[in-house]
Formats: sequence, C-alpha cells, structure tokens
Amino acid sequence: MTDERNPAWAPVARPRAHELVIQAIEDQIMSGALAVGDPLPPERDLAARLEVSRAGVREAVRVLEGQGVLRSRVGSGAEAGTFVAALPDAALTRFLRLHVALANFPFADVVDARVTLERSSAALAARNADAGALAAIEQTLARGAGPGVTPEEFNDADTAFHVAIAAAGGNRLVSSMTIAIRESLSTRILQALHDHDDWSSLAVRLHAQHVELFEALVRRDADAAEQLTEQHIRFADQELPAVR
Amino acid sequence: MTDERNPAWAPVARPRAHELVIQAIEDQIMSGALAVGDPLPPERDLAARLEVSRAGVREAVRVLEGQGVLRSRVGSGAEAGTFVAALPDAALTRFLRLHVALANFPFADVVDARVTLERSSAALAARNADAGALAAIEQTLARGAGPGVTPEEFNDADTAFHVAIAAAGGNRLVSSMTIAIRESLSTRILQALHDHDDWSSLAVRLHAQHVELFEALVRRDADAAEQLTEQHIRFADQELPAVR
DNA sequence: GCGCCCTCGGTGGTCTGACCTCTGATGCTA
DNA sequence: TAGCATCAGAGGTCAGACCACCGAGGGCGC
Repeated sequence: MTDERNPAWAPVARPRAHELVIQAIEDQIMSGALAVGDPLPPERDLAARLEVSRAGVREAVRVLEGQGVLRSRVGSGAEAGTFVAALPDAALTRFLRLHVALANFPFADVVDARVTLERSSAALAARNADAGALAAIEQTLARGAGPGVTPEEFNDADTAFHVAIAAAGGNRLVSSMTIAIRESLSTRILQALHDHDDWSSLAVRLHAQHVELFEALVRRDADAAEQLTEQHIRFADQELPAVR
Repeated sequence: MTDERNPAWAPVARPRAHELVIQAIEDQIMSGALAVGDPLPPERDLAARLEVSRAGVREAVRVLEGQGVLRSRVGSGAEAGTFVAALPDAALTRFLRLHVALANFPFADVVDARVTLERSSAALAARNADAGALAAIEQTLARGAGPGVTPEEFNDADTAFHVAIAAAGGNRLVSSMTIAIRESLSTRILQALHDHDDWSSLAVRLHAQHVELFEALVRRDADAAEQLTEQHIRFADQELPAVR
C-alpha cells in the first residue's frame, strides 16, 4: 500500500506566493465581495494582510490585469488605485491571437470556429439589430468600397463590418469571441491580401458579399444571413490560402 | 490649429516596463522566432538585454504564464527555466469563469453561447468521433447514473459528458471554448442542484437526455444531435433557475 | 573500471527597502 | 474668492540580497 509508484503520493504542487494572492482576489470576486468598480486595498496594505511581499502582490495584480479583470491607475485620491474592471474583449483578443500564432489551434479549426460563431452572430443580428446597429454596419460597408481603397483600408473595414454584426446581435459573449477570433486573424489576412495576385477584384467580390449579407440583415432573414456568412467566410478562406 | 481640444493632442499612453517586455516576447512569438517548447533567456539576462529590472521581466512572464503561453520551472539544466508552453484550456476556463462571475456577460448570453458552441460540438462529434471517443463518452454516462448518486458525482459526470463530446468533435478551438464555458458554470450548477426540490428525479431526466443524445451520436445523426443538445441545455436552464 | 555520492553553479522564487512619478486634496496667499 | 504651491498616498521601478531547487560533473570508494 505504500508502493512508491502509488499515485496517491504524487508530489503536491507548492503554491507560489502570487498564486495565493490571485486566489485570494478571485475568492473575493466569486463570493461577490468584490464587484466591478470596487477598489482593491493599496498594494502595500494587501501585502501586509496576506503576509507576502509587495512584489508578490504586484505579480498577482499584473496577471489579473492581463486577463482584463483589474485596472490600475497611478496618482492619489478616489481616481487612483487598483480596481475591478472587467474589460474582457482586449484580453480575450490577445489571448486568442497568441495561441493562434503558436499554432496551438490548427488553422482549419479556427476557420470552422469562426463559421460557427459568425453564423450565430449573423442570425442574432438579423433578429435583434436595431436601426442604430444597422446604420453602424452600413457605415463600415462604405469604408471598404471604392476604386482607390488600399489593402489596409479594406482589411480595417472588413474587420469593422464583421465586428459590427457581432455587436449588433446583442449577445456579448458571442460577440466577444467573434471579435477576438476575427482580430486574431487580422494581420495575417492583411498580409495575404498584399500577396494576392489580383486583390482589387477580390475586394470587389468580397464587398459584394458584404452587401448581400447586409441586405439579408435588413430583411430580417436569419437563415439567409447564416448561409451567406458561411459562404463568405469559406470563400475568403479559399481565396486567401496564404493566410495559413 | 493648436486648439487644446484638438483630439490629435490626446495624451499618449506611457508604456510600462513590463508591457514592453510582453511586447518583446510577443513579437518573438509572432515572428516565429519563438515556438512551443523553446526556452526563454534566463530572467537576469532578459532584464539586462531589455534594460529593465528583473521585477519587470518577472511581471511580464507572470502575465503570459497566466494566459497559458509560458511555463516556468525552477532548478538547473535543460529542464529548468521558462519555456513557451501554449496550454490554453485552463487559462481560458479561468478567464471565462472570472468574467461570468463579474456578471460582465449576462447569464442568458452565456446560455445562448453555450447552445451555439455545443450544437456545433455535437454535430462535429456525430460526424468525426471515433470508437475511442465514443467509448469515452459512454464511460461518463455510467458515472452519472444509478440511485445513490450524489449531486457532486452527477455534476462531475455531467461536466465530463459535455467535455467528452466537445473533445470528440476534433475541433480544438471549439472544444476549448465549450469546455471553458461549461466549467465556468460548474460550481453554480452544483449549487443549483443542491437547492433543487427534487433533484434526484431531475437527475434521472437529465441522464435520459444524455443517453438519447449519445445514441444520436452513435447513429451519426448530426441534425438530431444538434437538436437534442439544444433541448437538453435549455431544459436544464429552465429547471435550474437558481443557477442565475 | 564502475558506480555512488556530493559539491557546485545556475535557475526561478521571494523579500526588503529605497526612490521615482503622478495626481487629487489641502490649505495658504494674493 | 481665485489661484497656486505643497503634500500625501497611490502605483511604477529598481537594485541587491538570499533561498530552494536540481542537473551536471568531479571525486571518492569499491
């Protein structure tokens, strides 16, 4: 029973100081004692209370700041200090961009995930978009058209178009993930556009698909919007193999 | 022209030391100079090269470690040091759990996102699951059945069931997101099970739905699997309002 | 010659204490 | 009363020390 290969005696992980601090902060959030907008104690106080060094506290704050959970401001008074912030979009985008770059997610998986999420976003947008959201989508359409458009402008407008649809759907989690995936691909798509033989005629075709999709949203035709979204993404994927 | 309200003169963000270090490491990853498994220079070297203090380097490493991009090991020799790791699942799960807890994502959005992703996972699993994956799913089924099952056991088995389906689909990104969302809800679901009037009969019904879904997967019936998944999730959501 | 053990060096982990910059609040002064 | 100088407290940064850990390599005994 005391066989040294007994998995019950596997080495126990020694928690590091900053992990204890993270856990302490997480516990406060999970229990509801800390909500968005609430301030944390000053780093020096927190270090003294948790009996770790200030460096340990700072490392923990940095980790949670990187996840978009906290936000620090220098200075004095009510405006200064560290607060619970909950700004997930930028953090989620960076997260996905890094892991896509590390090829940790195969490229086909990313495209399929994008199709899944953007189909859902498109259907939600067709059902829920109000006039303002539709106008915002239409504005991005104009930016990507015209004869003199550069790849940079087109790519920015394309990103903005898909992001606007995701936002119009009204589901914050789906739109955050949609935006994060689209933006994680942005620089690669731009590069692929530059490398494309005849990118300006490709831009015309992609823009036409955008217009078609937008019209489906205006008609409130969720099924068509889903199908057009999938066709559009798969078409672009096929035309820009250099993205991989 | 030098109007002080001119937005061109908005304050420029002064980058902090650890952000420069993060950027430097990210650049290496984006350019392909650093790939999974590669070691970073020792903290002291990196600090000297980037002309920041070791504390700044450590904060940057901690942030990327928290995102699952790096991994540090103490000691000496080839095994020790900081490496590019790419372990996104645990980091993504923590990320979502925190942001769901902060109510940054409305609960209905989380349920809808879960439906979207798990429908996709179920369809993929129906098409792609091999014998081993199906056997793994079936194993989790057995754990959640029986008369003497506790809420904890049922919840663990339920999580494992959904996670196994997501894994069986073969799309790593979709399955990571599916798993992260399901696990971010796990503790709340467990609490709701405890609070339910007649949880054991509810468990029987949920288990029956699991069996039905599993049979659809075995039949390779993707459409049925999608529909059963959505029905199952929405049923559970309705029966466990305390989750909110 | 072989194998064990032990020291050594380099790694991340932690802490201390100092100093900086920033900025709201305070209170003095004109 | 308006304006300005000072202050205090917050995060930002740094230098330096010491610790725990663990592979590598050398030395010793067999």
